[in-house]
Amino acid sequence: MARRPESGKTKDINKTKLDDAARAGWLYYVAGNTQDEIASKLGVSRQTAQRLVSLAVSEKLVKVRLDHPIAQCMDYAARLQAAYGLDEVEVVPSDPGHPDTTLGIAEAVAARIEKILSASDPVTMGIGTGRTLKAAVEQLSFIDCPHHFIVSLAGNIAPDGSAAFYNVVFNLANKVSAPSFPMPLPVIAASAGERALLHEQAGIGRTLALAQKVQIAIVGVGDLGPSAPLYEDGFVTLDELKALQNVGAVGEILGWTFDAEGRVIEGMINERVASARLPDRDNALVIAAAKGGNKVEAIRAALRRRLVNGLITDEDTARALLG
Amino acid sequence: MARRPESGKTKDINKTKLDDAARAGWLYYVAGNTQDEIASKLGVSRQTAQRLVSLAVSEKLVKVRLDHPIAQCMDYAARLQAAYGLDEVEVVPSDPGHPDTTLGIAEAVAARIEKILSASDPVTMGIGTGRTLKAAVEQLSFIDCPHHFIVSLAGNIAPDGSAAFYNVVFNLANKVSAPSFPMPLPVIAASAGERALLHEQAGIGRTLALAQKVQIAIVGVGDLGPSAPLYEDGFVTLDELKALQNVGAVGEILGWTFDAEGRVIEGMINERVASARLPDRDNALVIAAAKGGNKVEAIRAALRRRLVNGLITDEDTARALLG
DNA sequence: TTGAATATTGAGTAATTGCCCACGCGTATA
DNA sequence: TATACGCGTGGGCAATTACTCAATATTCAA
Repeated sequence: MARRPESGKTKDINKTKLDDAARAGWLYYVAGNTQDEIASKLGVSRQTAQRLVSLAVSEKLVKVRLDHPIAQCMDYAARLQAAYGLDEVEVVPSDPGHPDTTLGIAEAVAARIEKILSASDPVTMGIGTGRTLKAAVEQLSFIDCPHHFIVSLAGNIAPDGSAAFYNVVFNLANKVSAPSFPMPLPVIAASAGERALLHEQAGIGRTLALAQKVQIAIVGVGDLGPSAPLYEDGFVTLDELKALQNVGAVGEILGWTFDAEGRVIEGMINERVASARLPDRDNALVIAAAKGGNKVEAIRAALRRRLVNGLITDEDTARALLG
Repeated sequence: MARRPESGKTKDINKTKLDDAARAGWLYYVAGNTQDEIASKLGVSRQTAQRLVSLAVSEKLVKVRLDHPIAQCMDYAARLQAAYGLDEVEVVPSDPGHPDTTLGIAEAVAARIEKILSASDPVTMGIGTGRTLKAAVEQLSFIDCPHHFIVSLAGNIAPDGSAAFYNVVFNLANKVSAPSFPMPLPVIAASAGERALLHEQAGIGRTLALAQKVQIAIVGVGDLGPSAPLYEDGFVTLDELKALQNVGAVGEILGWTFDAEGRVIEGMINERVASARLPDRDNALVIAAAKGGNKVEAIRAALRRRLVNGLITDEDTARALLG
């Protein structure tokens, strides 16, 4: 059986090259050299130096963080926290017109995760799936924290049987040396019966049990509009999506769909959602990470009913949630 | 009443400005906008946008991190360079638990030598002896550079009369087609008188004279602990080693022993060391190549007194030198 | 209110960077 | 062995960014 060739790039970047890239990136961003200076220090041409710097960026070796309380963001955060009785809110700046749906959120989530994992006392951290969290994990730096536990709260098998593209826990485990518990399940099982069967598996049971003990969880929020992630990724059919919309579902967290009041939809695909239940918000901090106009309704619903008690979003979304 | 002339500038940066700077910095570094785009988004001129970004940097609102082992090395290198006023420092990654005492260093030294020899202007390069340099030369590729001169700074005859195992210049000459000047002497002569006699030989005199003119030298550093290379290789007896230890000698370069302050020991075996003197650090670059816990004290001593003005070492050793 | 000192701004310009393209070296293939 | 292919490289140029300078705005004290 032929392995599918690595998506897209054929170039195998060997270690030496990445080393040089890191070196160039350091000289450029940390030491403030010009690319000409880097070139002479590394003994390469300026163009090559430029490529190395660029490689360091594209390989995500350089991480830029900006920790400054921007008054506007702080204001939104405080008002959101008050309005919805949240335990924790972070609002990052918006870049009007930028197409990236995770820009800023991913960095903030990464910083939050690093903060969680830097605790000296053991923590059990739950994590969902989705584009936002995947992007966040890419921003993470390597952390050694074997005393923590990381548990996936949602299945991560795509409908075609492959590990889903958004297998966040797997990517996380590559960055963080902590015991991690993936959930090798589809997000939505074929039937309620199949879900029961799957959940009885030994490995899954352990993960699910651990999922109920998480102290901090970070989850994405999916909308149920025409380009709902559940639909786009093939977890539900178009008919199922329309049916959900018809009963008033506006969003989902970990696959659990809910209406505009944040009430979890009875029956329908929720009978087949294989994910763990949302951790208890009285004992755990459940942070939703999401932004974007199409998600506003879903986020608002989740906040209203306190499906989550923490939020990381951007200015535009914050404004919409408050308006 | 004159206002105290603020050293630099009297910048009174109010909060709004820092906010804008943070926002500009965010849009620039995180969102990847150009300064033109930032200008239009923030409603200011391009120059102002540039100033805001620059302010965000100078106020350290943006924090750049590099996630790569190399980054740590670069950091150590910069700190060592500052701490000891060195002209050149390279720190290579450590491989914890690896027994090889030259791993990484040898490769780095080889690369440095190749860089020296790739210069188009003629260079006189000095070289010491020892395991580290021997391993480095083994890493060298063949180079044709007849316009350079290579001169041995230390004797390379073993106590038993054979060419010492670490006859670096000999091995170097096999790789590099440049005029080379070995020093067919023991590292330590039998007596001060014998040293004088040996140094009067025509061939030796020429090599010694050339040794004083080297522009770049690479030397090893030996410790004087129980397994001091000078003792293990039979250049000094156990009694002589103990005597050296008793007067506080902690290391040696080219056979010249020195104490923890880097002061060259008076008398004792230094009266019989047949090596060239260390090149003048005001006019030449003298790079020490060494790593390992047992050498830390020796290296630190050499750096303190500026016996060398360049260093190639590894992370662990760098950390120890800084700690 | 005025004047002086200081800060801020925009224009112009130099420096730096990003990117495209053609070349050359090495490797795989017929 | 000859040929094609791919990858990396450096040249050149356009875009972007950094800096200098003079003009303008602002602040503070008399």
